Amino acid sequence: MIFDPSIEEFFQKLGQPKKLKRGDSLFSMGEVPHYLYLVRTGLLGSNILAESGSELLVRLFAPGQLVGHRALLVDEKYHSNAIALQDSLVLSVEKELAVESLQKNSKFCFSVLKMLGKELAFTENRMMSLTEKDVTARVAEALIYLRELYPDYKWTRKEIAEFCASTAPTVIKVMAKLEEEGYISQKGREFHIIDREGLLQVCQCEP
Amino acid sequence: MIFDPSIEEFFQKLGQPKKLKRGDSLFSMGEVPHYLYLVRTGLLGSNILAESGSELLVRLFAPGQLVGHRALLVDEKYHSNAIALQDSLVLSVEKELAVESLQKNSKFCFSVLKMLGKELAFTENRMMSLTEKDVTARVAEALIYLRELYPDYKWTRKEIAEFCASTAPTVIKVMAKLEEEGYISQKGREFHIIDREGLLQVCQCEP
DNA sequence: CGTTAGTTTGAGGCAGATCAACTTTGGTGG
DNA sequence: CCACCAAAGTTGATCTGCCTCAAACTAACG
Repeated sequence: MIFDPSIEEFFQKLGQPKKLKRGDSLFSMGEVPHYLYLVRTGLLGSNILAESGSELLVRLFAPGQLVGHRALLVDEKYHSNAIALQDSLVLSVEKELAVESLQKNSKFCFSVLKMLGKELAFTENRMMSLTEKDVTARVAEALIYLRELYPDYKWTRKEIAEFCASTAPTVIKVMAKLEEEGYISQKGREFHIIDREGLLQVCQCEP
Repeated sequence: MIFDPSIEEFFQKLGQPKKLKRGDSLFSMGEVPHYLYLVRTGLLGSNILAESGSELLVRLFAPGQLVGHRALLVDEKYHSNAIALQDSLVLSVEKELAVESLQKNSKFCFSVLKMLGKELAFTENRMMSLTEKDVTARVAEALIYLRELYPDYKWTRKEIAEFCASTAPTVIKVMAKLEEEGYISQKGREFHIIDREGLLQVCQCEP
């Protein structure tokens, strides 16, 4: 993820540090937003749970990423939960201060705008993948993305499943197939990407 | 859709009008963005086509909405097509001028930021719906949204299907069921929503 | 080592896609 | 105004990818 100097500077100056332990919640669905956050270290994830009970890992936040900006801008309650997947450090700035700064400081505002643009592009692409591609392609895509987003994190099959809108058993079966075909290797709960190029082919939905 | 005075003013002052006939393309996948657009009248849609051949109606643009801002901000090529679903009028501003204005005019920038935030929220909700809900719920949701977005437009079953990531035959079957249950009425190619409340219930994925 | 959380496997079922044939609609030109 | 035709809608039969469920296994951690 690309760090934006102007956003970093803003939080450096005005942000209050907040430590989160793995599993801690930053905010929950339905709450009213009071802060804008920036991830410093660690990893957060935002998920929505459907009426059916199944969860979807909507977005992941690595260091350098803003959290809570959408709800803050739209002036609505949070529609997803944000939890720490790892021990993390975030900086927080009060909503009023953040909004005020965005309105006054056009350089800062433009930086946030660009970041939001990237997220929208990413989300639209994901929507496309999730709706049009088969599980194999979705899992392959997820493996590459998740591995590269956070190389050291031990992704569980369930998390991978929630990210690609599938289920743990299915992810396991697909990963077994991908291993057999030489794209990845698995030892214990870890997995490694052996043939990134090949996997990318798989993402394009082979016949 | 909410019109933002500051965005309207900007395009009022600097925008070049451009007329589109139904079916005309505003831009296509892979092209380099040169303009920022604002829809004045009519209706545009952006779609992505998968390798499999199936299309997804990613987003719809009614009057007051910006088009092309994402690709412009992210500085990438378009990843979707934008076509006029109806005869439309859009205002265009050159990319450089738009970017410059965003960087200088923080009020304008903040307006665009808010609009982008809304779109991101909308897209995330849609991603959720498309991946977690069954066809019936998705069609019900699509009917409400599409009807309210543009009450006079004669949506085809195929367009509805592309919007809710399904197929025409399935949409037809679901609509027949919804009619039978008294939620909607159909005469010829038109449909009307009779029981909006009931339909909303259906969206929440009844058992 | 015991306990819990995560993983693996196989059997079975079903929602919804696909396909193809048929009908209706509505716009167009003779 | 009617006949025509392309585009859109409709229907039923069939098929399949993936989910579901449940049971057994394995890793990791105190």
